[in-house]
Amino acid sequence: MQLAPHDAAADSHAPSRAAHKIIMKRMEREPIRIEALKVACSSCNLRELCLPVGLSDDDLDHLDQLVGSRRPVKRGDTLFHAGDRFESLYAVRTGFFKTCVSADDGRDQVTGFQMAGELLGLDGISTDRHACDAVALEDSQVCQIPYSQLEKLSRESTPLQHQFHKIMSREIVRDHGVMLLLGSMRAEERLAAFLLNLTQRLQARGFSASSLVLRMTREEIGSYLGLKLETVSRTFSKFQDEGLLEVKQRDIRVLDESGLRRLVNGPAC
Amino acid sequence: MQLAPHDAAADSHAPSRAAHKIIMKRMEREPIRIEALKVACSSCNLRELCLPVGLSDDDLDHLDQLVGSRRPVKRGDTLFHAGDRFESLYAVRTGFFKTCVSADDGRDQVTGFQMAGELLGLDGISTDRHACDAVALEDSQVCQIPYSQLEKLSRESTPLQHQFHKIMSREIVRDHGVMLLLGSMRAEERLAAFLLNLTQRLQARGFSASSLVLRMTREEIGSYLGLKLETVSRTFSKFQDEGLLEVKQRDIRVLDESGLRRLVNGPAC
DNA sequence: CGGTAGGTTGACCACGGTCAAGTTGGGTGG
DNA sequence: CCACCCAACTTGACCGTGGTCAACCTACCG
Repeated sequence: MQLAPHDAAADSHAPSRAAHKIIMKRMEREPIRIEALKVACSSCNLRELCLPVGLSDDDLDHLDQLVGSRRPVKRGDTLFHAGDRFESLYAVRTGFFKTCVSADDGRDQVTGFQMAGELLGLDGISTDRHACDAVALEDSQVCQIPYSQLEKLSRESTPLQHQFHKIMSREIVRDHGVMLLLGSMRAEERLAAFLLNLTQRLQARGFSASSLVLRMTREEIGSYLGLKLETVSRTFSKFQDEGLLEVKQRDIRVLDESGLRRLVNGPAC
Repeated sequence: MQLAPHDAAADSHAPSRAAHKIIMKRMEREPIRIEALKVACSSCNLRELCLPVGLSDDDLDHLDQLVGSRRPVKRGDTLFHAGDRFESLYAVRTGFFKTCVSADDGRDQVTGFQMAGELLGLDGISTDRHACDAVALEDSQVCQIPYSQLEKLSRESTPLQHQFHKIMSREIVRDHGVMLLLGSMRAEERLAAFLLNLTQRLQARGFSASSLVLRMTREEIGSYLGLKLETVSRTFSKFQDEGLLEVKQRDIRVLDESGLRRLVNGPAC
């Protein structure tokens, strides 16, 4: 199932930064009452990507009742910090996040980038404390899902339980894919795999498969991919020289998707 | 909580390879009827590490009913392959496993090593197919847990549901730690972190914190750590030269644990 | 219009990969 | 029981990818 390409709520990737800024300015001028931000899961355009997948109308109503109001998170703001008490999961409604863990000595590692319909906070369940930071990379909105209530509801709704388990399992599978990337791919393959993953996810949300705006810095990409920012930058330039991409700072146009794909699936062939 | 150090069932790490062989020979001479292999969760020495954590006696009985008999898996045998239909989770009862994912071009990556009390197969939930191979690194036994029944029971038992979610979440947190390792640590730090993690887990199972037998090859360690086997071997030798370890093939004795710890938490200090 | 964060590019170098030769030790068959 | 075999491991020499350091550029913001 694919979402309508120009749904307003999920459109945050499409407009230029300038347009985006205008929208945000408008929101500041005309503050909306929190209650107005509440959008029912049942009418959410992300319901086919998010927690509600497979739920009956009845269950959906129950889910609606426990999902709190949409909460805005400004670009650069932290949704939760490592060590914070874990109480809720968050579904990204609009915008873009990164999660990162840090070692004792300060080094840190971006563990993922989350876009609309993806869940944040699953790491907190294990110890009742969040194990990573979640930071908004653009002005965003999240739906807060109190965890204890989700557990309760998923005892009553088999499809919800099942979907929730699937989402956790999918995160595990994704992580294993990242390990494969970090453990055995070279710089070019990593960046190609990263771009293909991003475009594929954007496409699933109704956006173009060939043009995207990176919401993260070269350093954040590098951290995620286990590379230094200079290497990321150089590799972008290389891809551009080879005609695979057009790179203008954070605006990327994919010119040769199959070329990227060839890079990932064995540079020997 | 710590398990008794010399419980027979969990003792597979302690005996030398020779002793282990003798035990295995004996098992072959005197085959035990499958039914006899069934060990109730309620009387399992791993119940404080495994799925039963926090369960009431009543819930434990229910869990006992759904957990199938112990199933032996020979060293080198595969418990499940990537692509196999997912039906059950498996709890390692004795022995040692690795899980690995493989890319289209054949490269593969060890994503984890599992010992007694740890769960295998969580990756299968997301797509109803296993996403990795699970291979026994020594003669092992697993408890088979039919997933649909586990879901059912965890709708009826809040503590079971909670514990199951914690286990999945813990796997996610672990994976993020591995990403940190793969993304930002150098060879020595990786190996030191790996050894500390192993000894810590063995210790939680009642074994010595300072001497261990590696059940995996240098190549498997390398795959897990994103290094080549030669680098693993060289780094072991280096640690030995520096007096951190005593290395005799797969027998490792940790001589300076805090030295290892210092390596991991910032080599600068 | 200047300041600053983010991005690009170059020169150099080191960590770890590659290739190759040699060693060790457990398992097998005569 | 010993000899042989092979997989696993070790070590050395060399090399390449990507890290480091530094200078410079670009876009955005106050």
